[in-house]
Amino acid sequence: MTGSRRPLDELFGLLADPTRRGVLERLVHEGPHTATELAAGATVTRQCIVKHLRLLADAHLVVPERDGRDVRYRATTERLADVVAWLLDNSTKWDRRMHRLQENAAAADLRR
Amino acid sequence: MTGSRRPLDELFGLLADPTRRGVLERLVHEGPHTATELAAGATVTRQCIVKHLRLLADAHLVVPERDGRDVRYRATTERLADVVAWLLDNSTKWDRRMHRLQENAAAADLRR
DNA sequence: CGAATGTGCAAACCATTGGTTGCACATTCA
DNA sequence: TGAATGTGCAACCAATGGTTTGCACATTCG
Repeated sequence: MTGSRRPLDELFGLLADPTRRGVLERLVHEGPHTATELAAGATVTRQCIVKHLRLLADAHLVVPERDGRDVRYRATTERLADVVAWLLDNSTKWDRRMHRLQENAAAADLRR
Repeated sequence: MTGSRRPLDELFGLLADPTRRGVLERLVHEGPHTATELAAGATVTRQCIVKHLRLLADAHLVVPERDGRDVRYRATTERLADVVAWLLDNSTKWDRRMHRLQENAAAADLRR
């Protein structure tokens, strides 16, 4: 219907996990970090973090950047636009607040 | 950090499944439907649809309404605002398009 | 009433995945 | 060079979750 929905599966799925969202949040708000740095502040293993980072990287939600012996991950948010698009697309008519968001998003898109 | 994130887990998780998103989309765009009606158009069993509907109902993304012998489900989108909020919150600074959305959302929130 | 249609409940199956541990390989630096 | 620190890979475990099947209960309608 709305075309390929696989990407949305992937994105929503990735964002569903708290650990992963946590990692993303840290990268977004604190800037690039290495896996071990992230693991230090977290309750889970470095390996776990690494796995998540790989998943996020596969989905282009983060991008790994080698720097000498360590790899620093940087957050990218372009992909999130698709998610927002779906949400706005499916929230017209029934909720006033979302409707407002929808209108403003459309407006923003126009003057793009 | 950003407070309770459990609700977000739930919402993102629910939206991650294509069948579930499909159901939601149909309810949103075609209006209320009964489980069997939804199952008719879908590739999956009625029972499966029912389970998904129950999950969606638990999260208040749909609301069941009894009508004689059948139960009609109606989509509600209030909860989706939280999801959008998180997305906007975590997409500033790096992506211009998202930044625009963020500004407009804030504006909408003000004149609320 | 009896047939048809629709909802409700439960067990079972299988794939996915978040998480772990253990170890090998690379790079820095005293 | 050798110790320390960091990344990479693989196997494994436990839990969750999407889906099916089967059947019982409720309601409509001829």
